[in-house]
Amino acid sequence: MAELDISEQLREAGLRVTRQRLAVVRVLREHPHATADAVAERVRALGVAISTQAVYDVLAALESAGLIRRIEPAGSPGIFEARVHDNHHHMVCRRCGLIVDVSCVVGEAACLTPSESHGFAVDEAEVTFWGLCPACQRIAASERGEPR
Amino acid sequence: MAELDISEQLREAGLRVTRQRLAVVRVLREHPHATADAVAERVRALGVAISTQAVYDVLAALESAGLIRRIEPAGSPGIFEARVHDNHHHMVCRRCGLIVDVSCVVGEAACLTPSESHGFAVDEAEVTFWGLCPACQRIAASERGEPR
DNA sequence: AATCAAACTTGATTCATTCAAGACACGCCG
DNA sequence: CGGCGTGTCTTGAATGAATCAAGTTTGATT
Repeated sequence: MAELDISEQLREAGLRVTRQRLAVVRVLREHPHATADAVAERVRALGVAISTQAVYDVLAALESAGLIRRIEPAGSPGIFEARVHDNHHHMVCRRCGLIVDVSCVVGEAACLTPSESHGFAVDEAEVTFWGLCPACQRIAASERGEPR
Repeated sequence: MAELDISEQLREAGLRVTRQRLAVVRVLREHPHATADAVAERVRALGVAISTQAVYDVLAALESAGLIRRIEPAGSPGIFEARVHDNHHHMVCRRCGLIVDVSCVVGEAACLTPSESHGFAVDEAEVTFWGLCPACQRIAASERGEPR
């Protein structure tokens, strides 16, 4: 059912339905933030053969069809997610790289408006919050105060 | 004078003053958004010999001393800037990669506050505006409507 | 069932960055 | 003011992510 759903979405986007594409979308729905490499591994774990190149091709096709989104926090390889068209943002842990979604920031509309536009036609405002996840906060704390 | 200034800043940060470091800082003050590669070229154009590795070493040292900042818009290599400690944001052209600074977004304080924190200790909110610069808007327009 | 472009495979290549080991030089101390 | 030691730089090789290129397979249309 979810699978039929995916086939339809692919066709509606003018994309052929292939085993590889079905598997990639499936993987991304189950694992909300995956690198190209992680996608490849998980697709293969589902029993679907796929080349590295095809992973990139499929991800690019899905992205330009608007079925997935690519983000790329500084210092990280590209990361793909199936949650799309809701302009959510991300919080990234500086230590372990964990990424979690943030529905939206407080003053949402304001964030789409730079104070000076310099003539740019802005179509997206991307917000990334940097910090430490709960687990890494504990590790950092014990590396400072508690180790005695 | 600007040079003396730089030497002092390096020493205050506990860094030795070398020709390479002086030149890198100088280049970054003159060219506000440069890749490691561009920095290397311009340092050499000043008549200062520097290896690729040293460029990365120097940039990393300056960054952790807080004298420069590294940003990395998705799809772009790392970019370094000397404007620091004023938490400004960036506007990036999707076509040509041009980056311009944006002093701050409208509802500034709000942008440091994700709606759900998930236990994260957030220390920075990074905002990137994506769009088309004036020149690329013109090109895009002529690629659509006007070319007949 | 035949067709053909779209999608995939294999294999090589690029670019940015990092690792490793040794040579050099900044700045301190005598 | 010259030697010393560590921090900095050089050379050379290696990595990881992504892309390019050319040929083969396959989905969907007729």
